[in-house]
Amino acid sequence: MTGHSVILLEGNALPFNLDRTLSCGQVFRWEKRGRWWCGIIGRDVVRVCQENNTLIFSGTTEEEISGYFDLELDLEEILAGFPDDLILRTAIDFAYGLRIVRQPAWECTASYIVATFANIPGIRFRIKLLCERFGYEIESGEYTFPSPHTLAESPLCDIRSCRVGYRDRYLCGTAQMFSSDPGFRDRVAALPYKEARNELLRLPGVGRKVADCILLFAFHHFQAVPVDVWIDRIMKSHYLNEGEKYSYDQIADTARTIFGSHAGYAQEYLFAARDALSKKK
DNA sequence: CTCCAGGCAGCCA
DNA sequence: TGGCTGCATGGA
Repeated sequence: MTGHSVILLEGNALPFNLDRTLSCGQVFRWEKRGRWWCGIIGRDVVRVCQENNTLIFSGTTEEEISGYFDLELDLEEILAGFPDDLILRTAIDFAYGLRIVRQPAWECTASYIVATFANIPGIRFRIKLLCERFGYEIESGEYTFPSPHTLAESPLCDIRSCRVGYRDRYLCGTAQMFSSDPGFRDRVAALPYKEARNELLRLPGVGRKVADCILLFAFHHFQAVPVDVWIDRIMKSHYLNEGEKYSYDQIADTARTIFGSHAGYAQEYLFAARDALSKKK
């Protein structure tokens, strides 16, 4: 065993809650084994655990941990800047310290293409199969996320063998876009929200919701508000007229109007607390 | 067995 | 632009 390193959480790194951050459904590959979270950042097999205001980790550098979990971000200021409404306050209390991690753009894009029209356990299952089938085995049982090139060159039937169903051609098509245009990621990263969104919408399998997930989780455009069935339900029942019809943009715009320029962060807290907030029967 | 899920593309008006 | 529909699949 190589040694472990320690990060003392202080200043902007507070608040931080590792459990809430990794279990809220924004990432699909992390696994909790005992008190350790095990995951892969790039080509590093990383293990992390939190003891109060101490983060203990192995397999990578403090810089990578800090960057991945966005520990420089002044989260306290963002949370304090939200309006004082009961619903959002309930969600923040529930998931206090949840941070939106900096996902690699390609992994995030491919993951959320797989995530459409599926539930989280099913998404994790399929992504695991994809990594085992197309990733590179760094250690025993630990695989990298498949490269765009690998998926772009793979027959659809091989991709489908990972149980992704009709999404096979979306995965392959978007992989071809990333693979054939290495500058795509950096160009999108340099664009403002609307323009970046329009670029992402050109990718097969990427619609409004998936684009907003990529913009929020990979590019940290905090005005992006992904509206899935849960957010749709929560916004209608608590902030709009339940039973009425609203478009995707109406829901997202309502969230931006109420929660402000960091509405995407508010969205993620509402999503994390969806069980308590969505009164489904 | 039935219903549901971090939606999308393709179609039609 | 907006509304409708089919869709692969595993989980609950």
